[in-house]
Amino acid sequence: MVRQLTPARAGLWRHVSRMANDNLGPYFALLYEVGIINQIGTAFLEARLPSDLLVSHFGVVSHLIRVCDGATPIELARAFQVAKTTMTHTLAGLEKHGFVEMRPNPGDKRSKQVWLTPAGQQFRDEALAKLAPLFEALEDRFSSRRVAAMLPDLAEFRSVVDRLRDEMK
Amino acid sequence: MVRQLTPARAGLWRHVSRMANDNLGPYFALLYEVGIINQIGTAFLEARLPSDLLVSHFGVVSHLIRVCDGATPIELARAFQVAKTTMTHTLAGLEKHGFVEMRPNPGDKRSKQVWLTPAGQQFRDEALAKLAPLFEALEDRFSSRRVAAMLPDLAEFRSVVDRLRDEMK
DNA sequence: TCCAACTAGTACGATGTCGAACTATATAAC
DNA sequence: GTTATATAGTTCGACATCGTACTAGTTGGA
Repeated sequence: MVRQLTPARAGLWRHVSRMANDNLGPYFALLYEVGIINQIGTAFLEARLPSDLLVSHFGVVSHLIRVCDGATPIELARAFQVAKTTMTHTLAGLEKHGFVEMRPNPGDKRSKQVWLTPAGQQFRDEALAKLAPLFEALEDRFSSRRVAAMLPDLAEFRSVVDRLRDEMK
Repeated sequence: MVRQLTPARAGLWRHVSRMANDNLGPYFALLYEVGIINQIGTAFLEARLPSDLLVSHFGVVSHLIRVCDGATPIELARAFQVAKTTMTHTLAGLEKHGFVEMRPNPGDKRSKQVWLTPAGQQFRDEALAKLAPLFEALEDRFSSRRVAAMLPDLAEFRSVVDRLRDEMK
Protein backbone atom coordinates (compact mmCIF):
# COMPACT_ATOMS: atom_id res chain seq x y z
CA MET A 1 0.00 0.00 0.00
CA VAL A 2 2.99 2.32 0.21
CA ARG A 3 3.21 4.62 -2.76
CA GLN A 4 5.71 4.00 -5.47
CA LEU A 5 6.69 7.64 -5.36
CA THR A 6 7.94 9.04 -2.12
CA PRO A 7 8.94 12.72 -2.37
CA ALA A 8 7.21 16.04 -2.47
CA ARG A 9 3.69 15.31 -1.19
CA ALA A 10 2.03 18.00 -3.15
CA GLY A 11 -1.51 16.99 -3.83
CA LEU A 12 -4.42 18.13 -5.80
CA TRP A 13 -4.78 21.64 -4.55
CA ARG A 14 -1.36 23.17 -4.06
CA HIS A 15 -1.28 24.75 -7.48
CA VAL A 16 -4.69 26.20 -7.45
CA SER A 17 -4.13 27.52 -3.99
CA ARG A 18 -1.63 30.02 -5.32
CA MET A 19 -4.05 31.83 -7.56
CA ALA A 20 -4.21 34.76 -5.15
CA ASN A 21 -5.43 38.18 -6.26
CA ASP A 22 -8.82 37.19 -4.88
CA ASN A 23 -10.23 35.49 -1.85
CA LEU A 24 -10.31 32.00 -3.31
CA GLY A 25 -6.76 31.33 -2.21
CA PRO A 26 -7.48 30.35 1.39
CA TYR A 27 -10.22 27.92 0.40
CA PHE A 28 -8.03 26.13 -2.08
CA ALA A 29 -5.16 26.14 0.36
CA LEU A 30 -7.38 24.54 2.97
CA LEU A 31 -8.43 21.87 0.52
CA TYR A 32 -4.80 21.30 -0.29
CA GLU A 33 -3.74 20.75 3.32
CA VAL A 34 -6.80 18.68 4.01
CA GLY A 35 -6.24 16.43 1.02
CA ILE A 36 -2.72 15.62 2.03
CA ILE A 37 -3.51 14.97 5.67
CA ASN A 38 -6.30 12.65 4.64
CA GLN A 39 -4.07 10.84 2.18
CA ILE A 40 -1.25 10.34 4.67
CA GLY A 41 -3.59 9.31 7.44
CA THR A 42 -5.23 6.68 5.31
CA ALA A 43 -1.89 5.38 4.04
CA PHE A 44 -0.54 5.17 7.59
CA LEU A 45 -3.41 3.10 8.80
CA GLU A 46 -3.61 0.93 5.75
CA ALA A 47 0.09 0.08 5.95
CA ARG A 48 -0.59 -1.38 9.39
CA LEU A 49 -3.52 -3.53 8.33
CA PRO A 50 -3.40 -7.02 6.82
CA SER A 51 -2.59 -6.59 3.18
CA ASP A 52 -6.03 -7.39 1.84
CA LEU A 53 -7.88 -5.14 4.27
CA LEU A 54 -8.50 -1.45 3.78
CA VAL A 55 -9.32 1.47 5.99
CA SER A 56 -12.94 0.95 5.01
CA HIS A 57 -12.90 -2.49 6.63
CA PHE A 58 -11.37 -1.06 9.77
CA GLY A 59 -13.94 1.70 9.75
CA VAL A 60 -16.90 -0.63 9.51
CA VAL A 61 -15.67 -2.79 12.35
CA SER A 62 -15.03 0.29 14.46
CA HIS A 63 -18.51 1.51 13.72
CA LEU A 64 -20.05 -1.76 14.83
CA ILE A 65 -18.11 -1.61 18.07
CA ARG A 66 -18.53 2.02 18.92
CA VAL A 67 -21.78 3.14 17.38
CA CYS A 68 -24.10 0.24 16.91
CA ASP A 69 -23.63 -3.47 16.36
CA GLY A 70 -26.22 -5.04 14.10
CA ALA A 71 -26.41 -2.03 11.79
CA THR A 72 -27.89 -2.56 8.34
CA PRO A 73 -25.70 -2.29 5.24
CA ILE A 74 -27.55 0.81 4.09
CA GLU A 75 -26.93 2.51 7.43
CA LEU A 76 -23.27 1.72 7.11
CA ALA A 77 -23.17 3.03 3.56
CA ARG A 78 -24.71 6.29 4.72
CA ALA A 79 -22.44 6.54 7.73
CA PHE A 80 -19.38 6.23 5.55
CA GLN A 81 -20.87 8.17 2.69
CA VAL A 82 -20.11 5.53 0.09
CA ALA A 83 -22.40 4.01 -2.52
CA LYS A 84 -24.39 1.09 -1.25
CA THR A 85 -22.75 -1.12 -3.86
CA THR A 86 -19.41 -0.25 -2.34
CA MET A 87 -20.64 -1.27 1.09
CA THR A 88 -21.85 -4.59 -0.30
CA HIS A 89 -18.31 -5.14 -1.55
CA THR A 90 -16.69 -4.11 1.73
CA LEU A 91 -19.01 -6.30 3.78
CA ALA A 92 -18.31 -9.26 1.54
CA GLY A 93 -14.62 -8.85 2.32
CA LEU A 94 -15.26 -8.67 6.06
CA GLU A 95 -17.50 -11.71 5.91
CA LYS A 96 -14.89 -13.68 4.01
CA HIS A 97 -12.47 -12.97 6.85
CA GLY A 98 -15.06 -14.00 9.40
CA PHE A 99 -15.03 -10.56 11.00
CA VAL A 100 -18.74 -9.95 10.60
CA GLU A 101 -21.85 -12.07 10.27
CA MET A 102 -24.82 -11.14 8.13
CA ARG A 103 -28.21 -11.98 9.56
CA PRO A 104 -31.70 -11.28 8.26
CA ASN A 105 -33.27 -8.15 9.66
CA PRO A 106 -36.25 -9.28 11.72
CA GLY A 107 -38.05 -5.99 11.15
CA ASP A 108 -37.66 -5.81 7.38
CA LYS A 109 -37.38 -8.76 5.07
CA ARG A 110 -35.57 -6.73 2.42
CA SER A 111 -32.84 -5.88 4.83
CA LYS A 112 -30.00 -7.47 6.75
CA GLN A 113 -28.05 -6.81 9.89
CA VAL A 114 -24.30 -6.84 10.28
CA TRP A 115 -22.98 -8.31 13.49
CA LEU A 116 -19.42 -8.32 14.69
CA THR A 117 -17.73 -11.63 15.51
CA PRO A 118 -15.01 -12.18 18.13
CA ALA A 119 -12.51 -12.37 15.27
CA GLY A 120 -13.69 -8.95 14.16
CA GLN A 121 -13.16 -7.58 17.65
CA GLN A 122 -9.67 -8.98 17.68
CA PHE A 123 -8.90 -7.57 14.27
CA ARG A 124 -9.77 -4.10 15.48
CA ASP A 125 -7.86 -4.44 18.73
CA GLU A 126 -4.75 -5.54 16.91
CA ALA A 127 -4.99 -2.74 14.40
CA LEU A 128 -5.28 -0.19 17.18
CA ALA A 129 -2.32 -1.71 18.97
CA LYS A 130 -0.18 -1.36 15.86
CA LEU A 131 -1.27 2.22 15.55
CA ALA A 132 -0.37 3.19 19.09
CA PRO A 133 3.37 3.85 18.73
CA LEU A 134 2.64 5.99 15.75
CA PHE A 135 0.39 8.29 17.70
CA GLU A 136 2.91 8.44 20.50
CA ALA A 137 5.48 9.72 18.06
CA LEU A 138 2.94 12.20 16.81
CA GLU A 139 2.20 13.45 20.30
CA ASP A 140 5.81 14.54 20.70
CA ARG A 141 5.72 16.73 17.64
CA PHE A 142 2.19 18.01 17.54
CA SER A 143 0.27 17.49 20.75
CA SER A 144 -3.24 16.14 20.83
CA ARG A 145 -4.14 19.30 22.77
CA ARG A 146 -3.17 21.46 19.81
CA VAL A 147 -5.17 19.22 17.51
CA ALA A 148 -8.15 19.43 19.81
CA ALA A 149 -7.91 23.21 19.63
CA MET A 150 -8.19 23.09 15.85
CA LEU A 151 -11.23 20.87 15.83
CA PRO A 152 -14.10 23.29 16.47
CA ASP A 153 -13.32 25.55 13.52
CA LEU A 154 -12.64 22.59 11.29
CA ALA A 155 -15.88 20.91 12.29
CA GLU A 156 -17.83 24.07 11.69
CA PHE A 157 -16.29 24.51 8.27
CA ARG A 158 -17.11 20.91 7.47
CA SER A 159 -20.65 21.42 8.58
CA VAL A 160 -21.03 24.56 6.46
CA VAL A 161 -19.65 22.87 3.37
CA ASP A 162 -21.82 19.86 4.02
CA ARG A 163 -24.98 21.91 4.11
CA LEU A 164 -23.90 23.96 1.12
CA ARG A 165 -23.41 20.78 -0.82
CA ASP A 166 -26.94 19.61 -0.18
CA GLU A 167 -28.40 23.00 -1.09
CA MET A 168 -26.48 23.23 -4.33
CA LYS A 169 -27.14 19.70 -5.37
CA MET B 1 -20.20 12.16 -10.13
CA VAL B 2 -22.81 13.05 -7.53
CA ARG B 3 -23.15 10.34 -4.96
CA GLN B 4 -26.05 7.97 -5.00
CA LEU B 5 -26.49 8.49 -1.28
CA THR B 6 -27.08 11.98 -0.03
CA PRO B 7 -27.56 12.13 3.76
CA ALA B 8 -25.33 12.03 6.80
CA ARG B 9 -21.83 12.63 5.43
CA ALA B 10 -20.06 10.65 8.03
CA GLY B 11 -16.88 9.29 6.60
CA LEU B 12 -14.10 7.01 7.52
CA TRP B 13 -13.07 8.39 10.87
CA ARG B 14 -16.11 9.45 12.81
CA HIS B 15 -16.48 6.19 14.66
CA VAL B 16 -12.91 5.78 15.64
CA SER B 17 -12.83 9.37 16.78
CA ARG B 18 -15.07 8.54 19.68
CA MET B 19 -12.75 6.07 21.32
CA ALA B 20 -11.89 8.57 24.05
CA ASN B 21 -10.31 7.48 27.33
CA ASP B 22 -6.97 8.28 25.78
CA ASN B 23 -5.41 11.00 23.68
CA LEU B 24 -6.00 9.32 20.34
CA GLY B 25 -9.42 10.90 20.04
CA PRO B 26 -8.38 14.29 18.70
CA TYR B 27 -6.18 12.78 16.03
CA PHE B 28 -8.91 10.54 14.74
CA ALA B 29 -11.40 13.36 14.94
CA LEU B 30 -9.10 15.53 12.85
CA LEU B 31 -8.78 12.80 10.28
CA TYR B 32 -12.52 12.49 10.24
CA GLU B 33 -13.15 16.18 9.56
CA VAL B 34 -10.36 16.30 7.07
CA GLY B 35 -11.64 13.29 5.17
CA ILE B 36 -15.08 14.76 4.75
CA ILE B 37 -13.90 18.19 3.72
CA ASN B 38 -11.65 16.63 1.14
CA GLN B 39 -14.44 14.45 -0.15
CA ILE B 40 -16.92 17.27 -0.46
CA GLY B 41 -14.40 19.62 -2.04
CA THR B 42 -13.48 17.12 -4.68
CA ALA B 43 -17.11 16.27 -5.41
CA PHE B 44 -17.98 19.96 -5.72
CA LEU B 45 -15.31 20.61 -8.25
CA GLU B 46 -15.88 17.43 -10.18
CA ALA B 47 -19.59 18.13 -10.51
CA ARG B 48 -18.67 21.35 -12.31
CA LEU B 49 -16.28 19.75 -14.76
CA PRO B 50 -17.15 18.09 -18.07
CA SER B 51 -18.40 14.63 -17.25
CA ASP B 52 -15.37 12.74 -18.45
CA LEU B 53 -12.87 14.96 -16.67
CA LEU B 54 -11.76 14.60 -13.08
CA VAL B 55 -10.18 16.83 -10.51
CA SER B 56 -6.86 15.27 -11.44
CA HIS B 57 -7.20 16.69 -14.96
CA PHE B 58 -8.02 20.10 -13.57
CA GLY B 59 -5.09 19.85 -11.22
CA VAL B 60 -2.58 19.02 -13.91
CA VAL B 61 -3.71 21.89 -16.11
CA SER B 62 -3.55 24.25 -13.13
CA HIS B 63 -0.07 23.03 -12.37
CA LEU B 64 1.09 23.72 -15.91
CA ILE B 65 -0.32 27.22 -15.73
CA ARG B 66 0.77 28.20 -12.27
CA VAL B 67 3.90 26.25 -11.52
CA CYS B 68 5.66 25.24 -14.66
CA ASP B 69 4.57 24.58 -18.20
CA GLY B 70 6.53 21.88 -19.97
CA ALA B 71 6.86 19.72 -16.86
CA THR B 72 7.72 16.06 -17.33
CA PRO B 73 5.19 13.36 -16.49
CA ILE B 74 7.30 12.12 -13.62
CA GLU B 75 7.45 15.60 -12.12
CA LEU B 76 3.68 15.81 -12.34
CA ALA B 77 3.28 12.39 -10.74
CA ARG B 78 5.48 13.51 -7.83
CA ALA B 79 3.73 16.82 -7.50
CA PHE B 80 0.36 15.13 -7.19
CA GLN B 81 1.69 12.19 -5.27
CA VAL B 82 0.17 9.60 -7.56
CA ALA B 83 1.79 6.56 -9.18
CA LYS B 84 3.45 7.36 -12.46
CA THR B 85 1.16 4.91 -14.20
CA THR B 86 -1.76 6.97 -12.99
CA MET B 87 -0.22 10.10 -14.44
CA THR B 88 0.25 8.36 -17.78
CA HIS B 89 -3.46 7.65 -17.73
CA THR B 90 -4.44 11.19 -16.72
CA LEU B 91 -2.20 12.74 -19.37
CA ALA B 92 -3.65 10.46 -22.03
CA GLY B 93 -7.07 11.82 -21.17
CA LEU B 94 -5.92 15.42 -21.34
CA GLU B 95 -4.20 14.78 -24.65
CA LYS B 96 -7.32 13.18 -26.08
CA HIS B 97 -9.17 16.39 -25.26
CA GLY B 98 -6.44 18.46 -26.85
CA PHE B 99 -5.71 20.23 -23.57
CA VAL B 100 -2.04 19.31 -23.47
CA GLU B 101 0.61 18.39 -25.97
CA MET B 102 3.36 15.86 -25.32
CA ARG B 103 6.74 16.71 -26.75
CA PRO B 104 10.06 14.91 -26.47
CA ASN B 105 12.29 16.21 -23.71
CA PRO B 106 15.34 17.71 -25.42
CA GLY B 107 17.53 17.02 -22.42
CA ASP B 108 16.62 13.36 -21.89
CA LYS B 109 15.52 10.98 -24.60
CA ARG B 110 13.67 8.76 -22.12
CA SER B 111 11.52 11.63 -21.07
CA LYS B 112 8.79 13.90 -22.36
CA GLN B 113 7.44 17.34 -21.68
CA VAL B 114 3.83 18.30 -21.17
CA TRP B 115 2.77 21.59 -22.67
CA LEU B 116 -0.53 23.33 -22.28
CA THR B 117 -2.58 24.21 -25.35
CA PRO B 118 -4.95 27.19 -25.72
CA ALA B 119 -7.83 24.75 -25.33
CA GLY B 120 -6.31 23.64 -22.04
CA GLN B 121 -6.15 27.27 -20.86
CA GLN B 122 -9.75 27.74 -21.75
CA PHE B 123 -10.78 24.56 -19.98
CA ARG B 124 -9.23 25.82 -16.77
CA ASP B 125 -10.68 29.30 -17.09
CA GLU B 126 -14.16 27.93 -17.59
CA ALA B 127 -13.85 25.56 -14.67
CA LEU B 128 -12.80 28.40 -12.40
CA ALA B 129 -15.67 30.53 -13.63
CA LYS B 130 -18.15 27.80 -12.75
CA LEU B 131 -16.59 27.53 -9.32
CA ALA B 132 -16.84 31.22 -8.52
CA PRO B 133 -20.48 31.45 -7.36
CA LEU B 134 -19.87 28.53 -5.10
CA PHE B 135 -17.08 30.27 -3.28
CA GLU B 136 -19.14 33.40 -3.00
CA ALA B 137 -21.82 31.44 -1.20
CA LEU B 138 -19.14 29.97 1.00
CA GLU B 139 -17.75 33.38 1.87
CA ASP B 140 -21.08 34.37 3.40
CA ARG B 141 -21.08 31.46 5.79
CA PHE B 142 -17.46 30.89 6.61
CA SER B 143 -15.24 33.76 5.59
CA SER B 144 -11.97 33.29 3.77
CA ARG B 145 -10.37 35.25 6.62
CA ARG B 146 -11.40 32.59 9.10
CA VAL B 147 -10.09 29.91 6.80
CA ALA B 148 -6.82 31.77 6.44
CA ALA B 149 -6.53 31.83 10.22
CA MET B 150 -6.79 28.05 10.34
CA LEU B 151 -4.13 27.47 7.75
CA PRO B 152 -0.87 27.84 9.71
CA ASP B 153 -1.71 25.15 12.25
CA LEU B 154 -3.10 22.89 9.61
CA ALA B 155 -0.04 23.32 7.43
CA GLU B 156 2.26 22.61 10.34
CA PHE B 157 0.35 19.48 11.23
CA ARG B 158 0.51 18.38 7.62
CA SER B 159 4.22 18.99 7.57
CA VAL B 160 4.74 17.00 10.77
CA VAL B 161 2.74 14.07 9.53
CA ASP B 162 4.51 14.22 6.20
CA ARG B 163 7.94 13.97 7.79
CA LEU B 164 6.77 11.28 10.19
CA ARG B 165 5.55 9.27 7.25
CA ASP B 166 8.95 9.33 5.57
CA GLU B 167 10.74 8.40 8.79
CA MET B 168 8.45 5.48 9.53
CA LYS B 169 8.48 4.13 6.01
C1' DT C 1 35.44 2.46 -22.11
C1' DC C 2 32.29 -0.46 -20.31
C1' DC C 3 29.04 -2.32 -17.42
C1' DA C 4 25.98 -2.18 -13.35
C1' DA C 5 22.57 0.37 -11.24
C1' DC C 6 19.22 3.64 -11.85
C1' DT C 7 15.41 6.36 -14.05
C1' DA C 8 11.38 7.76 -17.49
C1' DG C 9 7.61 6.06 -19.42
C1' DT C 10 4.27 2.33 -20.85
C1' DA C 11 1.58 -2.13 -20.84
C1' DC C 12 -0.92 -5.11 -18.20
C1' DG C 13 -3.68 -7.22 -14.69
C1' DA C 14 -5.87 -6.62 -10.12
C1' DT C 15 -8.88 -4.17 -7.31
C1' DG C 16 -11.96 -0.48 -5.26
C1' DT C 17 -15.63 2.56 -6.24
C1' DC C 18 -19.29 4.11 -8.82
C1' DG C 19 -24.01 4.42 -11.44
C1' DA C 20 -27.64 1.88 -13.76
C1' DA C 21 -30.61 -1.70 -13.75
C1' DC C 22 -32.95 -5.33 -11.36
C1' DT C 23 -35.54 -8.16 -7.58
C1' DA C 24 -37.92 -8.33 -3.47
C1' DT C 25 -40.18 -6.06 0.08
C1' DA C 26 -42.38 -2.02 2.33
C1' DT C 27 -45.29 2.00 2.47
C1' DA C 28 -48.65 5.27 1.29
C1' DA C 29 -52.70 6.77 -1.39
C1' DC C 30 -56.91 5.84 -2.94
C1' DG D 1 -57.40 -4.22 -0.70
C1' DT D 2 -55.07 -2.70 -4.71
C1' DT D 3 -51.81 -0.17 -6.87
C1' DA D 4 -48.08 3.19 -7.35
C1' DT D 5 -44.01 4.62 -5.38
C1' DA D 6 -40.03 4.09 -2.51
C1' DT D 7 -36.40 1.39 -0.33
C1' DA D 8 -32.74 -2.63 0.72
C1' DG D 9 -29.63 -5.21 -1.38
C1' DT D 10 -27.27 -7.41 -5.43
C1' DT D 11 -25.35 -7.90 -10.09
C1' DC D 12 -23.14 -5.89 -13.75
C1' DG D 13 -20.24 -2.92 -16.55
C1' DA D 14 -17.30 1.23 -16.53
C1' DC D 15 -13.30 3.33 -14.97
C1' DA D 16 -9.52 5.39 -11.84
C1' DT D 17 -5.72 3.89 -9.35
C1' DC D 18 -2.35 0.86 -8.13
C1' DG D 19 1.87 -2.47 -8.30
C1' DT D 20 4.66 -5.38 -11.26
C1' DA D 21 7.17 -6.00 -15.11
C1' DC D 22 9.23 -4.38 -19.16
C1' DT D 23 11.84 -1.23 -22.67
C1' DA D 24 14.71 2.52 -23.62
C1' DG D 25 17.92 5.66 -22.15
C1' DT D 26 21.15 7.66 -18.39
C1' DT D 27 24.76 7.76 -14.97
C1' DG D 28 28.59 6.67 -12.16
C1' DG D 29 32.35 3.83 -10.92
C1' DA D 30 35.91 0.23 -12.06
